[in-house]
Amino acid sequence: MGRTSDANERLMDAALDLMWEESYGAVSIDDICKRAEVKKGSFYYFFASKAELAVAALEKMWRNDWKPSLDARFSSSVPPLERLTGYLDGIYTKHLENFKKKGKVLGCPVCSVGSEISTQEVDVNGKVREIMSRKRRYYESAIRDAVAEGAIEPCDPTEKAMALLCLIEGAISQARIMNDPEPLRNLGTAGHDLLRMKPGAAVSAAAAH
Amino acid sequence: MGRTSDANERLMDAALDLMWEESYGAVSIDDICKRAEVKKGSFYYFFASKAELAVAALEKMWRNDWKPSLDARFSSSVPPLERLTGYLDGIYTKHLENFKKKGKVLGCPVCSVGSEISTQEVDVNGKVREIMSRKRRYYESAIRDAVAEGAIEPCDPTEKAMALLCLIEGAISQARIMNDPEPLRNLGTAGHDLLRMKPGAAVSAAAAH
DNA sequence: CCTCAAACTAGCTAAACAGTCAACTATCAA
DNA sequence: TTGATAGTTGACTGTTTAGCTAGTTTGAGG
Repeated sequence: MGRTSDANERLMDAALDLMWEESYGAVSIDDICKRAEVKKGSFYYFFASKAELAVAALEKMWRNDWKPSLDARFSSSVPPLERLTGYLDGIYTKHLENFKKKGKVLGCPVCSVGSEISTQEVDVNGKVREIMSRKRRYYESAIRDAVAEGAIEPCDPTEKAMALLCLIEGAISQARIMNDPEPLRNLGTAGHDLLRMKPGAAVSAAAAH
Repeated sequence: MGRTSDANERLMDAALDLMWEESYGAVSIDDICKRAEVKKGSFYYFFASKAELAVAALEKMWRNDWKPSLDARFSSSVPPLERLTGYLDGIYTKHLENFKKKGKVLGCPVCSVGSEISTQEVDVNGKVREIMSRKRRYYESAIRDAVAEGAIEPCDPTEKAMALLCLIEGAISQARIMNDPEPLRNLGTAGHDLLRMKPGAAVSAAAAH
């Protein structure tokens, strides 16, 4: 009953795009409405605030983009080390493509926004933490499996996954700051070292120039 | 001749503090003026814009805080590996102290602001890149010395320094997002792995619980 | 103890901004 | 067909913001 609409979807997409291209604080509700071709009255019909929209937009991105992609990359049918190296190389190629296409490295919207608003927007921060820890769990289980297989030196998978997350997000952040995918090129080898892969273990494609 | 003033210094300090506690975008010129106890007219007497103030504030921080601290930590009188492990452990203890004192992990103002404004404020971005690359050069020369000494496996010091920077800044960023110094606790061991220190090489203090 | 340039101030403007609302409209389901 | 309902709209409020300026105060150097 009543009329239907995808204005809320358009608002989430517009918000995510703008916050990614610029930043959370630099984007006004008016900007988002203009991009989504939605009047401000309608915005407030669907969302109570920019923060609430941001939370919804991040969750939508996780559900529609990140989760499917991670499920594929970290499928248990793939050997654990290949999951990790393939993922690391994928980060570089993805950002390199986007850079060639748009001339810009935009980094990771979750981390950029997360770092920006961490002391201010409690709800957005909560969603950011949630997404980061979901992502970390993929790394963790791959590391656990790799240790069990004896492909990498024994370690605490939780701690290793945290360290790997830091390395990855740090590299993506530097790539954004420098507007250059270069810091991502050697993520494969850096991950190799960090994880203490055993000699003879899979080496990432990007590492071989 | 004419009267003297430290209002510009107060403005730089206030701007850096506020941008660190909150973010670049969340802080208005009025906020900065209030904190610095300076009227807005005076602000525009010294600076043309918030961006110009931010550039000056970042450079001041480098000159007064970071450079002296890095010069001490990375003094050539200290063995190269100790420079690095001491530095990594120092990051954790510093943030842990601040956390106990203020209840907050604020991360690295240069990176947070840098990631936030990278696509918008060209001049601020330039200063951020400059400071990051100065910092990286300290890592690089320590790594180069360590390789020369045979304390770590041979590598390209430039690339390694970049990877180390990514790991460090990534960990600091995660600590800010989580408001928890935990991701920094194992920076020592993670750095150890990343740098492929040779067996028997100095192990950081924090790594030993 | 002047002088004058550096530093400061109050108060203004115009734009951008978040947030509200009553009236309107399309659509579904009965 | 129609009534209930979900969605839309533009016009409005008050606030915050950046940026400016004309005039005032201060203090170092002569």
